[in-house]
Amino acid sequence: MLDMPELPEVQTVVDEMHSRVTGDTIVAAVLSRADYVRTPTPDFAERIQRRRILSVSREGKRIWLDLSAPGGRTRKAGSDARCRLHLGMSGRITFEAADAPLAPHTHLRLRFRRLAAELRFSDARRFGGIWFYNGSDGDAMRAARLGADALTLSAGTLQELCRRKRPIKSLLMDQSLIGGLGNIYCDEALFSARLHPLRRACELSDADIRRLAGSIRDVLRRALRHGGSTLRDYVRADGRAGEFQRLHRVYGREGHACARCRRQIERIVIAGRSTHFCPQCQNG
DNA sequence: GTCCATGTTCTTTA
DNA sequence: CTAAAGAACATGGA
Repeated sequence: MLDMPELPEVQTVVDEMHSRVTGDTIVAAVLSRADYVRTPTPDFAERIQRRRILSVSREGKRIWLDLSAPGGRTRKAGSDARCRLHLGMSGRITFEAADAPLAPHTHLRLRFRRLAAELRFSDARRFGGIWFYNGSDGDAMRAARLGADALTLSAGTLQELCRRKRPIKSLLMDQSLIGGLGNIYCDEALFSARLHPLRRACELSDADIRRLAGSIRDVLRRALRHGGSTLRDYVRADGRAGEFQRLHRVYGREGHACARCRRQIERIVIAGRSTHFCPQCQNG
C-alpha cells in the first residue's frame, strides 16, 4: 500500500514528468500488457513512437500527454494525439536507467531521444490504464467528463453541487462532480471543516459550504507541499515517520485520540469506503 | 486461509 | 430523473 494516488500524488507525478520529458521525443516504447491500453489500439507501441511530448497536464486524477504528429516538428492537422494515463490505486510512474532491474507489473516503458532515463509505468492491481486518442477523436476524449477540479473548487461551484441530498462524503468522492478528491483527502477535508461525513449536502449552510471549500483547498495544498506522498513517507521509515501523523488527522486513525479534542476517532462505511471522523468535532 | 486497502465502472434496487 | 448499495476488477500486506 505504497501509493494512494489522489490529486496531490498525481500532481507530483505530473510535475516530474513535465520537467523531464516535455519537448522530448519518444524513440522506443515497450508495452508488456496489451490489455493495459483501454482504447482499441492494437499497435499502441508503434503509434506513440517518434512523437514529441508537447505538454503534460492533470485533470482530476487523470494525466494527459499531448503528443505531436510522428516525426516531430511539422504538425499536420489531425495527426497529433493525446494519451491519458490513470494510476488507479497502485499505479506508479518512475524514471530509471534502462538497465535498472524491472519492477514487477511494469506495463509500459518509454525511451526518449534526449533523456537518459526511461519512463516506467507499473501497476500491480491494474485498476489504472492508458487511453490513446488520435487528434480527431475529440468526442471520445470529452466523454466521461470530469467535474470541477478539486484544487480550484470555488465555494460558489460547491454550493451549486450541494443541491443534492446525498451524504456530503459521497458527493465529494463523485468524480463526475468534483475531480481529484479520493478517500483520504475527503476525510481530512471534512474533519478540517468540522462536518459529519453523513450530513446531507443540501442541508449545509452557506457558512458550512464556504468553510468546506476552504478546507478542501487547504488540505490539498498542504499535501502538495509535502510532495503528495504521505503514506510513502510513513512506510519508508527513514526517520520521517512522523509525517503520516502530521498530515492525517483522521484517516487511518480509528481508535486514536482526536488531535483536537481527544475523543476517539471512529470509522464507518459510506459509499463502500472507510470513512474516518471525530464524533465530537464533526457533530455538525 | 481471511480481511482489508486504494479508484472506477457497471448493475441492481428503490 | 436521483441515488445508494453492492459487485467486479487484481494484488499484496497484515
